[in-house]
Amino acid sequence: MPELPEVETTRRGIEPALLGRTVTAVQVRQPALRWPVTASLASQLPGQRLLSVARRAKYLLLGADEGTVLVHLGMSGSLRVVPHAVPPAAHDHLDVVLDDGHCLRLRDPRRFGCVLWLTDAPAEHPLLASLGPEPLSAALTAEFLHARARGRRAPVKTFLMDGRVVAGLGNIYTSEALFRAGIHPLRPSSRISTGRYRDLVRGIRHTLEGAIESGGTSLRDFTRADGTPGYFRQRLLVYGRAGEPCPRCGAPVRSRVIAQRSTFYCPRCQR
DNA sequence: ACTGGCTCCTGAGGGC
DNA sequence: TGCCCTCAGGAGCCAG
Repeated sequence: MPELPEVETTRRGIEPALLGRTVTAVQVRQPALRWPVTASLASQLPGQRLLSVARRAKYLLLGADEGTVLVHLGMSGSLRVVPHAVPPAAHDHLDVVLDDGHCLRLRDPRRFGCVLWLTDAPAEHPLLASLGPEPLSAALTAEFLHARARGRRAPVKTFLMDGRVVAGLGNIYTSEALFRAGIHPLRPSSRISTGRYRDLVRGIRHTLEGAIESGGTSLRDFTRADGTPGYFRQRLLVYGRAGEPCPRCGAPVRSRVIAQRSTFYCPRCQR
């Protein structure tokens, strides 16, 4: 599932193929994504140049002359640049056709993703307006988290996955970051000191940066029709490892569902 | 202001 | 070998 590192890896992969290109057509084969792909995308985007490829949380923002394409990959989405002549496979829902014979192709079997055409300032769009700071930016500090946690009784796991607190920290990397910081996922967020939040901010950064780094190594596959960047399970310390020994102390890693999400942690190392 | 539950969809994986 | 069933999962949305 595309978490923030995978989205950033995607952004870096598609950016060079898109920048400066003019869109010649948008072909929508399946408009029923999380929200319907509106006809305005196919009617307005062609003829415009692509000027930027940015990311906010797990959203990708393709900046064009007179609007922005907002893309979310949901949990099964992927974007690749392929020659437009390559026939679409199952679940290839949409092509943004470019003037060099390639296209940006969206595949999303579960259709939890979205493709929206925005003509106003993206930052003011409801999906983006109330997002918290980027986890890799300087705006995410221990003091910020400590202040936001004030009065909140929810588990820190739930707190971290609230996009209004931190933008785009998904289920997998939340477990990983809490493990690195030695914080139990069920601990109420208001009962964590600024010092421990400092460990957590460090854990978040190390986890995400490491994942982006390893994602970068498979980047060369991005313009190939069959290129599917692997999933980096071998880099995960606790996620998906219930019953396996904790990499730090050897105690069995435990899993449990917190707020409808499977969560992995070491009951000995995390308090 | 928070919090927890529901929802969309389909592939994967377990059981038999 | 193959079929059927269950369920995970991002995150917006809503009710309490």
